[in-house]
Amino acid sequence: MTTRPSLTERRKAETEREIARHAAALFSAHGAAGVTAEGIAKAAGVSLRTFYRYFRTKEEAVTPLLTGGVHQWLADLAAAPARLSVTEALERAVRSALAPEGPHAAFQAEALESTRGLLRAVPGDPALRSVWLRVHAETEEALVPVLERLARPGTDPLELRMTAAAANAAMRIAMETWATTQAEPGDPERGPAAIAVRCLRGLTAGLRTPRA
Amino acid sequence: MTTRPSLTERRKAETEREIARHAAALFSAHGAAGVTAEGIAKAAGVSLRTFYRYFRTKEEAVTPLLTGGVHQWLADLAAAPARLSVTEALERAVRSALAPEGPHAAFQAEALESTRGLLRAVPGDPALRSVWLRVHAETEEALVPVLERLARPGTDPLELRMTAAAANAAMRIAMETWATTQAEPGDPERGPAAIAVRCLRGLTAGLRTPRA
DNA sequence: CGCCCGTGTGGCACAACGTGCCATGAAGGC
DNA sequence: GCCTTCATGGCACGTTGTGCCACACGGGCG
Repeated sequence: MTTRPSLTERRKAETEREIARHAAALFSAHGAAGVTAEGIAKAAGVSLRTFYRYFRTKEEAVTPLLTGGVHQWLADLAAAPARLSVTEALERAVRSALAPEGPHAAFQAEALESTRGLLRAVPGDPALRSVWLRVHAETEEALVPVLERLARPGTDPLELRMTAAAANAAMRIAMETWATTQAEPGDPERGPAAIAVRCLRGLTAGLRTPRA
Repeated sequence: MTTRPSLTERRKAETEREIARHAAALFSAHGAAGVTAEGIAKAAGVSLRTFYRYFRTKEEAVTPLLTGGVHQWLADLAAAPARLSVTEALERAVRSALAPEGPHAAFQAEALESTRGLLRAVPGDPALRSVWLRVHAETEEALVPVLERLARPGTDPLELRMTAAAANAAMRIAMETWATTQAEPGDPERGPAAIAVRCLRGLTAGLRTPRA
């Protein structure tokens, strides 16, 4: 029922994925500083000029890999029933978007592993860290209208922004720790969804004042 | 009592401030993309080569302006008495570091206004936004050991990281909204300290589940 | 006081980044 | 089969950031 994409558009989407894949592989192997834009272009089979038509900078080339999981999370959250509380809706969206047996398993199996390899290189690479932070800054802005629907009417806009920032940080830190911990594929407690839920709950627990 | 800095070291610190000042003024006026590194160097009275000895990239030149208030906040938080709860210590540190009549008024009057002008340019400038985010990412890391002292022993490291992220986001969003709202110098409710406290309280309020 | 060593600085050359401009060739509509 | 549209490639150019070397100035020592 979706209008079938034109042949040209399919090729464009294909080359974009191709560039992103090779960029992620090269960055993971040699770091962003050790890879030239021309190197990525050559690996992807396009000219240098074409590379810069798809991505504004060479570091931006990996954003499709980085945004994949987060965009799914945003979509699931936007589709949550309005009767849920904010914290409950956040937990459900996290489970739905990151669970390996969830409805979005297609994305998982394909790109999640290369995303993981990329995230392992993020902490030590200033350029990659910059894109990673930019992606989450945009996610934080996109979260505000989504959370507004779930919050009680008339909520202070500043409170809304803070909730968005906190929820976004939970997603970010969960993915970071998931990427940098051992694999253990059989352990569901080490999966991204479980870690994200722990982050969300640690958020409310850490701010509860123990001694009044 | 502190060993007086050598003559050369004072000059180095002076030129660093000089570069940062001119960089902030030029970036605020023309945006980061509209200013060349050579332009900043010329304005500061140094050669282009020397400029890059002080800052790795041209955008980094404004970090001293951006980190000023945040570093004060970290120091005040590290000096908080251990008997305080986390939320209470955060509020006190925010008031102490950002209050216009606080003990750090020297920094306030001097650099706070140029920092404010810089922050107004941050949202629309990708390059400036990138440094702003990097500064707060480093602050978030630095917050973890500081908060560990205030939290109850044996706290989950993940919960600690989440608390650091939330507190850091409060500081960041408070400074952003303070910079982008009207001046109203006589109104204490619009001051950076008051906004930061609202952010911290909005954080706990937004995560409290209203309907159990 | 005069010498010397360490170091901050400037100039130069260079690889890489990112963009504007134009020519080419293939996709899609008539 | 023709023509418009547009993705691509090649080229030139200003800018970024770095390595290398020469110079000058501050600071210590005989």
